[in-house]
Amino acid sequence: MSRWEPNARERLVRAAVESFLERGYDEVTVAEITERAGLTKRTFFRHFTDKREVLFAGQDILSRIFAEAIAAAPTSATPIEAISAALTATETAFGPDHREWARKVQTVVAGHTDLRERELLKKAKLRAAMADALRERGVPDPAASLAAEIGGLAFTTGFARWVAPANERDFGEVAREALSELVEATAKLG
Amino acid sequence: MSRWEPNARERLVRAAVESFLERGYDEVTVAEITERAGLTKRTFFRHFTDKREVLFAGQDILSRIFAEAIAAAPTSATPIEAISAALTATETAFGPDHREWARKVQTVVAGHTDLRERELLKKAKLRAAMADALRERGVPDPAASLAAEIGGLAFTTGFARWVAPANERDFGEVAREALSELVEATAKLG
DNA sequence: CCTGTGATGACACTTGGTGCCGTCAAGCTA
DNA sequence: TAGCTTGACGGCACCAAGTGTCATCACAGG
Repeated sequence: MSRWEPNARERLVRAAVESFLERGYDEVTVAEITERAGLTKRTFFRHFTDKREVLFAGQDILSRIFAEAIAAAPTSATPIEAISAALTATETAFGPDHREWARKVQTVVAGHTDLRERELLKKAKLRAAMADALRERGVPDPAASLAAEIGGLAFTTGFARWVAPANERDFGEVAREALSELVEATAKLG
Repeated sequence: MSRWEPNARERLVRAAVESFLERGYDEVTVAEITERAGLTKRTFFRHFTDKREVLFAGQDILSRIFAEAIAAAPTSATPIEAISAALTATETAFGPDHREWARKVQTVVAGHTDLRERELLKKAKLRAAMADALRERGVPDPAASLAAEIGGLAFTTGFARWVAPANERDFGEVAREALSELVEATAKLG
């Protein structure tokens, strides 16, 4: 038998989100989270650099998925088509079974400026990864940055629709929908 | 004669930036900043909610300038034209005499993730203000969000060029230049 | 059986940030 | 002149985030 219960990281995440939902983000101390998870404060900060970071665990792999999907798109694909393919590729991370959990996390994040700030950092990394991947395909600036910005907006909009209370549609579907709406809107700007 | 030296807030900002440049952001404590400014820690947190916030003092009025300039644009102006006018309107806040100071601040901010995170929050507020002002003009979503996103990118690019070491051109000029480059790039995305 | 390794506990410590109260110049009013 | 209020700051105690450091002990490999 193991000296400690397994899945310490996952236990911390669950304990944190449940505590945050019950009593609010800044009413919960790290010590209380770790107590709930049967661990200590020091262990929490071995798994997460921050108190906030516990709510964004695994978010970093999204950048990798996006970058790989953009790189894997056919050479003939336009920047927008490459981004559309990348949005499709993230369906693995946004399966229907994850939606309820995503709603919980989103509820906590939406309620606190500190957390929305961290969310912005994650999205900025996502956009940077997309822009890098596009430049790797030979898309010049500022087109690469612009496409990444539009992709980020499509991602954000799609995610919002995906976690919306009544929604049952897949993430890829609503995200691609948001993307094509944005592409159409580019005609009405000038 | 006054009981205390005037301009406490400004003294704090100057003391902070100079200290950060000399020894790095996280090697400097708030107590050291306030000591340098001849004040106390408590007073620092009366003027700034955060240690980071001291580097972004006055940034919030930018949102107001943008919103007012967009609202003041002629009814016939397209979203992009309204944003171009807003970029021009910020020249007051980005005069040539502020450039050297902006370079110092930018040097500090660029070197620390915590500070770039706060910068992202400020830019997000800017984009939100722009999108709101555009919607107020009757621009529907997602065109308003998209235009705000492009405006934010133009602002960021323009600012980067404005503070670039060799640059001597005005902020409005380089920002409008960045904006028109982005508008041209929209044609190459589809 | 021995030894290294990796994950955790335990504890002290620094620092950001807040609550609360005291102090005193300036300004207003009578 | 006297009295009162207001605003800005000092001082102090306190909490919680985050870090450095060492000890502990199951487990894997030889």
